[in-house]
Amino acid sequence: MYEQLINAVIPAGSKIKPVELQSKYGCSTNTIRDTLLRLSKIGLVTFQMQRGFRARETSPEKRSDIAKFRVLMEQEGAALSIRKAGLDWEIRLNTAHHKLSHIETLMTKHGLTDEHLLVWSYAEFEFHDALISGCASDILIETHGHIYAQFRQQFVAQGRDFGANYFESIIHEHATILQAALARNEEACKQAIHDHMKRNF
Amino acid sequence: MYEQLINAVIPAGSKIKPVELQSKYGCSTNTIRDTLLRLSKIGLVTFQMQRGFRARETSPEKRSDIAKFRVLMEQEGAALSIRKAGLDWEIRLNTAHHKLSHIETLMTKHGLTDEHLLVWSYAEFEFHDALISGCASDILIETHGHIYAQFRQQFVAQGRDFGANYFESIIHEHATILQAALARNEEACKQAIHDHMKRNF
DNA sequence: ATGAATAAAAATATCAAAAATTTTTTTGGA
DNA sequence: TCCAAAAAAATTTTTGATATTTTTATTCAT
Repeated sequence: MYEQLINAVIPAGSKIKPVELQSKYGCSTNTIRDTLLRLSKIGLVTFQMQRGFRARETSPEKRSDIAKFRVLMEQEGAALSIRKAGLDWEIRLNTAHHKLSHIETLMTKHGLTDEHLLVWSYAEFEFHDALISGCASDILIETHGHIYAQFRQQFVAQGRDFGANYFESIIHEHATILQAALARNEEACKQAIHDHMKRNF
Repeated sequence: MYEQLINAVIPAGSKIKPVELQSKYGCSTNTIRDTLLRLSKIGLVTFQMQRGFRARETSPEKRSDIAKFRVLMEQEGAALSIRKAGLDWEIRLNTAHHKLSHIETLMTKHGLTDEHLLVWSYAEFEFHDALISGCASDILIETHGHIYAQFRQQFVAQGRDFGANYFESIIHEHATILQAALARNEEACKQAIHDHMKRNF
């Protein structure tokens, strides 16, 4: 149920009525409610006492807000990792980047299917997650996870069209972040993170 | 129900079994579950699929983590407010501080009852919330709210004893933050926030 | 004794329906 | 026509029961 709903596409800002989803997912309204409450933790849906759930609204401002907050999280997480983390972190980061890089290369060669996009999305999260994984702050990592999910949500809600050279740029940006991180260059890494996200401001 | 449970004191790290709370609060297990799911959004309880709820653990590391994250949120929020916010913000901040200040003065004169402490806690939140309220980032404000709640939780779980001069220091620190904020001095304000929290690192 | 396999107990998740609340529609008077 | 009160409809919350899963306890062979 959770897995089904977390990938469900629901018009931004619209009301989510458990009764309507009941038939679609073949379960009771209560189970829907339960699941929606859990999704509200991540911030994918909003919840108000006595007046149910809504899909998060989207707007240029919201997207900008989320993007900036992501930068804040990742800059701090990366900086802390660069300062504190050891070899394990480097290995994990490298691995994640390698995986991501591979998928991105595939995507530029072949077309962009929805399935590819989903796989890429996971890989991209793993990379950014790895980047901050050495920060030794559970809360920072958890919060980043939430904001990343919201970012993705806004992203797909926008129905954004990925230009031909979109992934070309992304690939380069990820590489820049990786290099700065492994070089333990805090400022360069922060800058790279900022540049990576600035198109969403 | 929500109001009851959010102020409930539960041993840190211990399992929370809906069946046991049922008799205590006089409602069904499902209502307890529902409420706990909502509390897990704030981060006051943790939830794992198929294995229920737990009160957040406490440890010096956890406390330190939370305190540092709070600093990150408040420094960023205050800095943005100083840069962007207008007169409304100044008024709100001033009002909140006045209120807080009044309560703090009372508390140093008279003893520290539990009731006073609760009132103070609300007022302190309002002040810190006002401080960042001009940042124009809903997510930052929301996240700060969560982390503040967790901070309080760790605080009471610790059963901390407030030394005689504890509030004396706090009063001064709040005043310093207020001054720097109103003077639109970003660096001084960040420093003051750091100093205010550093005893919890 | 040890440890895997099984059985019993406990806890969690789901369900369908009742109760409470909010929202929408209808009605009647200015 | 407009507004407020009342009624109806729809939605959310709670409940008690049932099904599923996890945890604990017991058995049995090594």
